[in-house]
Amino acid sequence: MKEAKETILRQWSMLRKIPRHPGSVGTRELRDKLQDEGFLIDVRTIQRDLEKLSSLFPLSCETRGKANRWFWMEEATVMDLPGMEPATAVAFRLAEEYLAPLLPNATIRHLEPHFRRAREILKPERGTRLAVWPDKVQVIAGGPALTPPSVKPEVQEAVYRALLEDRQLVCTYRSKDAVQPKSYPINPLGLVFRDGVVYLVGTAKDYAEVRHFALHRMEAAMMLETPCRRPPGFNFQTYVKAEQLFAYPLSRGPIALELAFDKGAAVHLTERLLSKDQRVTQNHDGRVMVRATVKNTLELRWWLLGFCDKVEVLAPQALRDEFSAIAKRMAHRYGS
Amino acid sequence: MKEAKETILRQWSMLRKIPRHPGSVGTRELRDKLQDEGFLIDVRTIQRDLEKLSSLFPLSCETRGKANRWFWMEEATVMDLPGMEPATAVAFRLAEEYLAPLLPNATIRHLEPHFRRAREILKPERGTRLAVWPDKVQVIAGGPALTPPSVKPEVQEAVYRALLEDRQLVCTYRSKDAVQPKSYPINPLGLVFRDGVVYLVGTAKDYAEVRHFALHRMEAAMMLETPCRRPPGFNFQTYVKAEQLFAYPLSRGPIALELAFDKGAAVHLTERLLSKDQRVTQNHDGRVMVRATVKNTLELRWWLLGFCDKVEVLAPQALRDEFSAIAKRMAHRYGS
DNA sequence: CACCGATGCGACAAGTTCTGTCGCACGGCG
DNA sequence: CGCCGTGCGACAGAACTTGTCGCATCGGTG
Repeated sequence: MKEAKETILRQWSMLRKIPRHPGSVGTRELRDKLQDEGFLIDVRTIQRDLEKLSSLFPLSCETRGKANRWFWMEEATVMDLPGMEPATAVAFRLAEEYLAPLLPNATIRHLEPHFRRAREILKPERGTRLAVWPDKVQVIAGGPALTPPSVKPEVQEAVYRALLEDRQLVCTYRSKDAVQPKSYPINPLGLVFRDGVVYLVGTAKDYAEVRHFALHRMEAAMMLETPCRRPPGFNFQTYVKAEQLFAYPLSRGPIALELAFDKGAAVHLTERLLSKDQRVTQNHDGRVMVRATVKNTLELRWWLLGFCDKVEVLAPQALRDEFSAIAKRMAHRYGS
Repeated sequence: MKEAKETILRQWSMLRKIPRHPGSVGTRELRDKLQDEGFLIDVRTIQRDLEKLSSLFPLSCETRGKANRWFWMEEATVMDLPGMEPATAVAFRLAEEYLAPLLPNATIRHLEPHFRRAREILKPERGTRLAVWPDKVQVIAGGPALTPPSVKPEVQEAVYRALLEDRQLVCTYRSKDAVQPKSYPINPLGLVFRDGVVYLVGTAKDYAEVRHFALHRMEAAMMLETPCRRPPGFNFQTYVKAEQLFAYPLSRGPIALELAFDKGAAVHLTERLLSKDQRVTQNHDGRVMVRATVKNTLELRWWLLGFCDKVEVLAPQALRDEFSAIAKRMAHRYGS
């Protein structure tokens, strides 16, 4: 026997090395992994440990041929240490509500065990007289109520793996115009998340051209053994920054914004700052003047447009001209 | 000895009962808690367990007078079971990036240990040749780049606790107009999260009037022993739905939306559906017609306004009139 | 079809660990 | 000062752990 109290630590390590259901692990495999961590232990002991632990934890095994393969049951909630505190559980519930429209289902699915745990904690039956969550907390999400397109879990899994392990990927892709989906190998270079949509950035077959593949348009995907080939000199970060499609920022430097809000419309700004140097003053005509230095982005325009006629852009002149033009075109469109 | 293999389970339970640093727990306390779960165990054993476990886990104790008080070190990362898989770690990283502008710092703080764990998993040094996260994945958040106002962690903590335990709260509040903050008791009735701002809904002192207190305007907050008194017949859920300030939905039923997008502007819609029954057709004038049944919300208006002159609302007539009026007013504002 | 290697598992015995119990040492409090 | 609550060292018997064997199965291979 090497050391005292090895046991618990080893069992702990073992538990962490067992994957959740779709995956699984064999006993020898486990022994090797444990050996890497310095636990010199007999296979027999591992068998015994597994058997014992499976009566305490939601572990299960499946006999493939002769060998036993162990895994966590798929629906096992996360067991975390230190135990989740109510405040953390509340944070998780909030995260769940906020993220639902922002992340694809297949990604959310991975967080699900944590969300489940949070819900358990917030259940009122749990001794502590914690109130029922929805009776006390409400989320009013700001984003539009669009639902993100659904991505097949297997597809996302394959894409993630290929990307992280730097391998090629065979993919059945239904492109926007084509009715019939086509299969071909892709060299995955990076992932872009925008709103609820996920794009795989990569090159198809042997082409040098970098393309975007929306994950929800992939009917199937499978990682290959062949390593990913990347165009010489390609850098994902600079690519994303440079690429038109994803580039929202419109000019490099910040702009000195000057706005006049109708009374009442500017309440938001006293809650959420537009920038750190934001200054708010009352105008003589009753309107609220706001000055702030902000980034010149498309998002800024969307945000301003959301106030429609309740805000007037005073400066910079270029932005004012933009809005003036927009207003003219809109009026023309609906006019007479 | 009651049963075999009790030990690990008991130690596991014990670990979960120990709070993270600001909190702490004593040995007798632990014994009582464990007794509630059916572990009839001597205090001495608990002392021994703690000592042993503290050499394996980031546990620590602090001697207050004579008694030892145990806790998890504040910076301890979450240890979860089953161990976090790379795909889950990616999901957490995404969650982190998306939530930063949506949740107040004090709430995010509670998720931090999980985020930290995810970052650890995605570090490249971990044997597996997982690529460095930022080299492979980019998030382009859709929301505006406003930063949520910062909330003091102690304040949020106190508010959460008071709310969940149904107690009163003493609060030093700096109201919008007043320069000097004032202290008074509040009966907490519920929390509302909207964009990055958190509001406590409640009544002040003995008043019956229900008010909203923004958490970032609270300089201090402390839970009281006195139970929360709620206005007779008050129901948080119906209150939030009814209340003007928070009520975004504008009419009960859904509306049959009909839009004409300029060519190119409707690309989004082929990615993200507006509704399940959405139908997209090509018009003879080159524009893209979209028909969908959607909820009649303010958000819908914001979203449509974001397209400014690139979309025309055709139906329902009421909405078209709204937009027509908005366009006219905007043009007038910037006109001449 | 037989043989080989890999795997699982029951049994065993020696060695470790666990646990209730005592007794002693402190520190605070009345 | 004495009492109480707490921590902790020591002890012994019971319970548990673990390496080792040996046997039974299963799959694949020649």
